[in-house]
Amino acid sequence: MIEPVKGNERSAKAEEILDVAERMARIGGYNGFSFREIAKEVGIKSASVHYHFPGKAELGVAVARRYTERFLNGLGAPDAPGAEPEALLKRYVAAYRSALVDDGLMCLCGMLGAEIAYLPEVVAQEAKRFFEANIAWLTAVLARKGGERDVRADALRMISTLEGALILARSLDDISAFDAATRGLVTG
Amino acid sequence: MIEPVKGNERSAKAEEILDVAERMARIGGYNGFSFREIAKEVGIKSASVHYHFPGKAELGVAVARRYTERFLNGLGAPDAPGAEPEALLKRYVAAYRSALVDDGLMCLCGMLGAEIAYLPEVVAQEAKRFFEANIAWLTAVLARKGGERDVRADALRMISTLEGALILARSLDDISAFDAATRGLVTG
DNA sequence: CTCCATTTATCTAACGATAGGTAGATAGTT
DNA sequence: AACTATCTACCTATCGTTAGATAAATGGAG
Repeated sequence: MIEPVKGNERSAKAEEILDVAERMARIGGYNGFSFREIAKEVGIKSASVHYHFPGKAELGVAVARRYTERFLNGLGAPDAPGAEPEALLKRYVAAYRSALVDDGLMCLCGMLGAEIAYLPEVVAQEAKRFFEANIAWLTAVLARKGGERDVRADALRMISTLEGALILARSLDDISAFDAATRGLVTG
Repeated sequence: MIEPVKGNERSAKAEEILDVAERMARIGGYNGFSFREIAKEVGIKSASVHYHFPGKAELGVAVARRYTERFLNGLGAPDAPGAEPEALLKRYVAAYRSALVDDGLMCLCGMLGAEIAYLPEVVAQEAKRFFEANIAWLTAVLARKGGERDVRADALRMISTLEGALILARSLDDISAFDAATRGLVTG
């Protein structure tokens, strides 16, 4: 095979599995994906999915970790010298909007967060880590803006509003509800 | 039997079933409750649950409808003459906080809203109706406050922030995160 | 008031489908 | 020879759902 060797990478098939599992989880939550359905979609048998990810909890953890990593990478460093704090915050809001408009899906960790009390602990921890990383990124950006605001409270409010706006807009089947709910989040 | 005749009421057993189903759904979503688990908890067999609610979708609809009705009743009329708009808004925030602190549970329709694309259509419609009713109530209250604000946008922002704050606080296992995220929602 | 039909609420028992998971065989690659 | 990635074939558990029996309560008719 012509597999370019690159450190501790995952195989192409494993990434495919994560792709499918992520999409299913962002529609139906932790019970919304199954080994059999994933297997059918990637063209292997369910037993072979267990080869790549031994159990459902491990698969859930892998999906959440990759999601968080990708999300943070998309944001960039909160103290990037070239980027204005306000531009970074706008990018943050746009990331959520992209989940809704481009993907047509919930935020994975918003979904997992809703059913947090139902999840295997290792998976719940990953959802928690997503939010903690988001808080850290936002507080770093907000701190650069200065002022005497409570940056942690502002960060929590932003995340809450964005996650809730995804739920609301999808429930109402109205993208403009997301925009209305999040209007003024950055500049206000 | 000494059943007090009272119009189109549900039987005590049916209410018990709804109680259990609601709690389970507020933990694990639509897949978080099953006829067998409900039956076990109320002390009957799963086939008997089907006597009260023919199918899972109908049970889901009944749970959501009762939840919405109870929620709105707890708020009172948005144009109640004795109640100040700001007091009503504070009551609205307190209703969400009570779900978190008193019940230790998600908002049922926030949960269903997250997995809206996964639900039977009749159930999805009930989740949508919950949010529409919330928007109507909030816009009515906000309109009384006057000013030249976009009351619908304000209503959407409030609901989004509250639903998201539930998810966030539960994920972080930190009630104070709810308070921080929702601080200034009313007076701000 | 008694008899009988109906309704109410439950049960047992099963159906087919799907869930997560495992053991062991099989090729192909290294 | 060992490793990688897949397979077949199966396990137990649970899912929503249904058929049909049962017992108790209810409500008119004679």
